[in-house]
Amino acid sequence: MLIAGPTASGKSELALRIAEAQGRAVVNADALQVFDGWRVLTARPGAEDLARAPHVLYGHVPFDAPYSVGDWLRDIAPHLQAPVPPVIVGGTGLYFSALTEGLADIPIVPEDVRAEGDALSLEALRAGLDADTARRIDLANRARVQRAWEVFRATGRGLAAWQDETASPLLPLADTVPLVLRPDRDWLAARIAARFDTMLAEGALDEARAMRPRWDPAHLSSKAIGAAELIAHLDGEMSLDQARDAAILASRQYAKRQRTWFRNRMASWREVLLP
RNA sequence: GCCCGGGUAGCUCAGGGGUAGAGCAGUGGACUGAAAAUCCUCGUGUCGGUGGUUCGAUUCCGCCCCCGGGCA
Repeated sequence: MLIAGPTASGKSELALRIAEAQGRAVVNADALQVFDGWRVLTARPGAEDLARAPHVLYGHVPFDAPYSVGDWLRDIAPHLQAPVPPVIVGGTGLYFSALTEGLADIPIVPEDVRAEGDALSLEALRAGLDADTARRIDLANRARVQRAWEVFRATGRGLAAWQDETASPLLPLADTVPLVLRPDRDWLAARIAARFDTMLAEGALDEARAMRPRWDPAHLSSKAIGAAELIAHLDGEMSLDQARDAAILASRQYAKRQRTWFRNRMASWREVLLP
C-alpha cells in the first residue's frame, strides 16, 4: 500500500492506523525524514508511534550525510520482500515515481565531479551537454543542467541515453494499492500553521539549539523547512514570530509543489479528498 | 476645530489629464540520484466617496469620509 500526500495532510497517522490494524510495517518515503537530527521539525514519528507498529527508513541516515533517490531505492528494496507487505508513506513524489516507474541505473557521480560542476557557470554546464539531453531537460534550471552535466562528465554518456535504458520498476504500480491524499487548500493551510505551533510546543526550538553547533546549510538535512528559520532566530536575526511565519509560508509553498506533482504525475492513483 | 501627509491588486508601495504598474502573496506548470531541492508561467483593480473643470479625470479643483502625525 502506498500513501502519498502533501505535508501536514495526516498521511502518517493514516498509515500508522492501517499498519497497526493489519500488522504491517510503515516504510518512509520522505526525503527529509530519512535523516537523523531534526526529528521534531521533520515530523518524524515519536516513541509512541514507534511502539504501535514497526517503522523503517526513518532517521537512519546521519544528519550530515549525502542521500538521494537512488540510495532510497536501495534501502527500500529488502523491505519489499517482507512476508506482510508494508505501508509506504511519504510526501516525496520523486521517490514514489522512481519506485513505481523505475530509475535509470546510472553510476554514482563522484564527489569531485560535483565539486567541479559547482564551480562552473550555467552556460559552461550547458555547453558540456550532449544534444539529446539538452533537448530533453529544462536549460534554465541549474540543478537539472548540472546533474546532466555531471552524468556526462562522470560516465561519458548522456543522461538521455541512460534514461532511455531505464529498467522496469522495483514495485510496479499495478502491484500496489496507491492512495494520494488531496486536501482542500485552505483546510491544509490551517493545519500547516497549527502543526508548526505544535512542533514549537514539542520542543522544535530546543532541537534547533541542540543542532546549532553543527549547523551547516549545505547538509541535506538542513533543507528541512523551518530549520534555517529557527537557526536565524537563535542567532538573533529574526523574532520567533517572524521565524514561525516564514516557516509556515515555506511549508504552504512546498505543499503547492507537492499538489502539482500529485495532480499531474499520480493521476492514476486513487484520490482521497480531505477533509 | 485647524494644519500637514496618506487613502491605487490579498499585502507593501510606485505612477500620473487619454481608464495603471512593481515586489511579496497567490495560481498553473516542469522536474529520472540535491526533490522539504531546483526552475518556468500568469498582474482589471468601482486608483476612498461625491460634485465640478475638461473632448476626456484615477490624475486638476471643491466638499465629505477614513488612517497617521502635529497644533489647539
